[in-house]
Amino acid sequence: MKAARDYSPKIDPLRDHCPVRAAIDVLSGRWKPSILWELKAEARRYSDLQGALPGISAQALTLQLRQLESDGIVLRTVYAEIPARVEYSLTDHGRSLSQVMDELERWGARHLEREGKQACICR
Amino acid sequence: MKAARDYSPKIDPLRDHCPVRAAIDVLSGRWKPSILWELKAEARRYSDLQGALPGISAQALTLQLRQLESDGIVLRTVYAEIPARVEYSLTDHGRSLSQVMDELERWGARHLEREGKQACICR
DNA sequence: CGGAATCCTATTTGATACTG
DNA sequence: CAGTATCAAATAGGATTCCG
Repeated sequence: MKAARDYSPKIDPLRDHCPVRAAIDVLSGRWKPSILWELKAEARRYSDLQGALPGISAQALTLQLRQLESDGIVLRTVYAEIPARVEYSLTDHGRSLSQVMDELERWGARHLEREGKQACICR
Repeated sequence: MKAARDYSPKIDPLRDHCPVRAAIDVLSGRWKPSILWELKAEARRYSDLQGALPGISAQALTLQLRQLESDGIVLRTVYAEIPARVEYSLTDHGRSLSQVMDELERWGARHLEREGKQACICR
């Protein structure tokens, strides 16, 4: 596995000081809200996540998980079994995102409604 | 000026139904949080914004404003004067973002702190 | 003043195939 | 099972120049 810093965001002076952008950057990613949703209740295995996210490729899933890991949001636990088992769970820091996610969901639902689109739960 | 739909996000079935992603997509953009910050208190002219956002190019500013406009967040008002004057302000929908921004700012500040980075107000 | 047009680069995302 | 490697495509963002 590559080093965690290989998945850190690139340098950007604005992001390094703006809390709002810092938060958005953590959540920005094709599958990140869905992954966080899946991990909200309990730890999940790699293959669980792949099954729960129709259309995601192995590479995409790995990348998003590594980025979330590098941001301290998810914890990767490898069990020394054969075949290997790897579980992903939320860290305390990751769980602290739930309020933010709730606000985003509320506002986003209103936004979709304005556009005449049907809002449903992230899956 | 081009049509508003030219600045709409591309098709993505997941975004079209996930409120969280919808909200994030509206706020995702190199300068959007800063622009919203600038417009929070009062309407600003194009050149005001350019001056308030060091490093932004004319094209980038135009693009971000058009996207925010197409999302119903900002209102563009052209005054028939010579030379032309254009003001940008928040719509009601845009003002309704403030709670979300506050949550993002709170969480983002904690996140930056964890990383040993100094948080400051978006500018 | 407030942009638009063009060109270019960087980053993100996806598809496919392969492996300890 | 849980990835990695490689390639290709799409998207975002910036630089420069020009215009009504």
